[in-house]
Amino acid sequence: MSDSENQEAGAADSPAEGFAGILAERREKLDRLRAAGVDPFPHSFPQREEIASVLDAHQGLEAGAETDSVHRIAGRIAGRRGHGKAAFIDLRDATGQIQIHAKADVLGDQYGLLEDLDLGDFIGIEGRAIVTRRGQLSIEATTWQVLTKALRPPPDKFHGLEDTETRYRRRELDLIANEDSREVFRVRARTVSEVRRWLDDHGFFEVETPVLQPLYGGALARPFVTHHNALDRQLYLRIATELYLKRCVVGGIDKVYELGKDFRNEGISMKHNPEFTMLEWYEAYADYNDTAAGLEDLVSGVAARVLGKAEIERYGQTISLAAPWHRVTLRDAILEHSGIDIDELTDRDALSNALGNEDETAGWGKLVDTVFSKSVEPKLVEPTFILDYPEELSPFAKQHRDKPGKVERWEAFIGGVEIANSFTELNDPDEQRRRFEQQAAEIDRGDEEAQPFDESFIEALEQGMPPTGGVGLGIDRLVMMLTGAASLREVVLFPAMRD
RNA sequence: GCCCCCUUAGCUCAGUUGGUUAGAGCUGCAGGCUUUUAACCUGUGAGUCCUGGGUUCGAAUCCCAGAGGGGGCACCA
Repeated sequence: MSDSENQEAGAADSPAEGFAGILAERREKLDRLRAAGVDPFPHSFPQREEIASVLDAHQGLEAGAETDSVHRIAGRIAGRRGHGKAAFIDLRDATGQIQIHAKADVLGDQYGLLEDLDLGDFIGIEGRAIVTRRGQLSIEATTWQVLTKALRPPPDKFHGLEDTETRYRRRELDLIANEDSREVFRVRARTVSEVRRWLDDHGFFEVETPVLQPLYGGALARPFVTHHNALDRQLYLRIATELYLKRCVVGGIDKVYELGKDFRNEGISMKHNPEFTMLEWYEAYADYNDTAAGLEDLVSGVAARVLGKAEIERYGQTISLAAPWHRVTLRDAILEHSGIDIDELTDRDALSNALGNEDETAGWGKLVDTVFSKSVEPKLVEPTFILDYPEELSPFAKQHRDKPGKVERWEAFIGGVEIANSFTELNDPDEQRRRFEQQAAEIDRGDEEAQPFDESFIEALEQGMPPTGGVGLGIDRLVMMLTGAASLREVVLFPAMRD
């Protein structure tokens, strides 16, 4: 990846070769601009119009039409076609792309400036809107200026940038070269914005809780560990916002949410990045039935606003996101897809035998989770809530009101991917203490993902938390669904990579 | 952590059974062209064939090891 730029002082007659030569050419043009009194990095370009608004203003004009409408626009040179004493330039800003027609007889002395421009440079231009005889809306430049000289070349103008590694490591090149990629991140931005709008419209209160935590909690995962020098103590990057948000509910913030990064020290895959964006919201006086209705409404509503319709395409099929989604209990889902009844096989060894499992350390809950992940999850393409999980996998969920050993919890799946998780929250402090003790036993048995005991959280529950429903929604995964992306890396600007 | 696949010019890609000096298009450079849009035409430059070993008279090509990337397994949201 290292392009060492070897400059030979004053060696104008022995040009550098290869990529170094390309860089040297650009620097020579930079020098020529400066020698001609041009500032290649001016401070601003005021009163410019966005290209999209120029395009909108002149839709439907006939080929050959001319207007008196003068526009001032700026952008990056995306393409260039020279014709001797005239040239066409494709200029692009964040809103769109438009053609510039530059003619020597109109620009006069300024026409020569074209010589020192390259693909990738930023320029500002002013001129009137015309339509070429091929019907292409264009700006006939009357004046222009360099706004930034690009010292490195852009990727291939036609093929774009295909190399996956470069696309992720140098996302700026991907964004320059690939419209599809730009669109993915526009959808992501709109999604986040519409999710916030939904929460705000429903009266939720946005908060920010600590990322650096003395004790991690709220999920079963391995944390990143760091150190605070002044306090000389170990801190963890949060794996969830759950426990702090519940303390907000205890404090009287009945409807609360946080949208931000969580960090989990686990493997990287098409569905996992070590840092990822999570939304958690909590609503007092609600249970997991209410939160399920909330998620259906949020996801279908956000999709309708972002995509214009509450449906997505995936695996060659159209998937409706409209409510109501399928609702199946975990037990029924596993029974249907694997023939195993977890309500019958309540003994760890019996279930292990039925599954042909060889992992001696896996407990009953773990086995249930494994068979579910393998035989059920990939089949949950249409939006589906899986309901009522075993207690041992859910240390913060309240016992089911009429199913012993189960908790009131659902996970929501779309396209075979889990996008959200929710419980009727456990608010009995003594029961919470018992669950922590259960988790402590798991830690002693060597489970690195078990939940550490959090005394201050117990104290908060002792203060009294009203009945509450809570949801965690994976924003990256939601964006995957809305964009059709096959991999999480396609919707994360700078995914985790090796050094 | 384990298994499989990939890595050739700045970009996108060819490269035959192991055979001379590794090619094309775009980009770059020089020139031509006042309505093109992957503009076109002429000329031209550009390589650590991922890295390090090995086999061979000879390696981009075969073998071994490593790196990076992709996919799968395992784990997780």
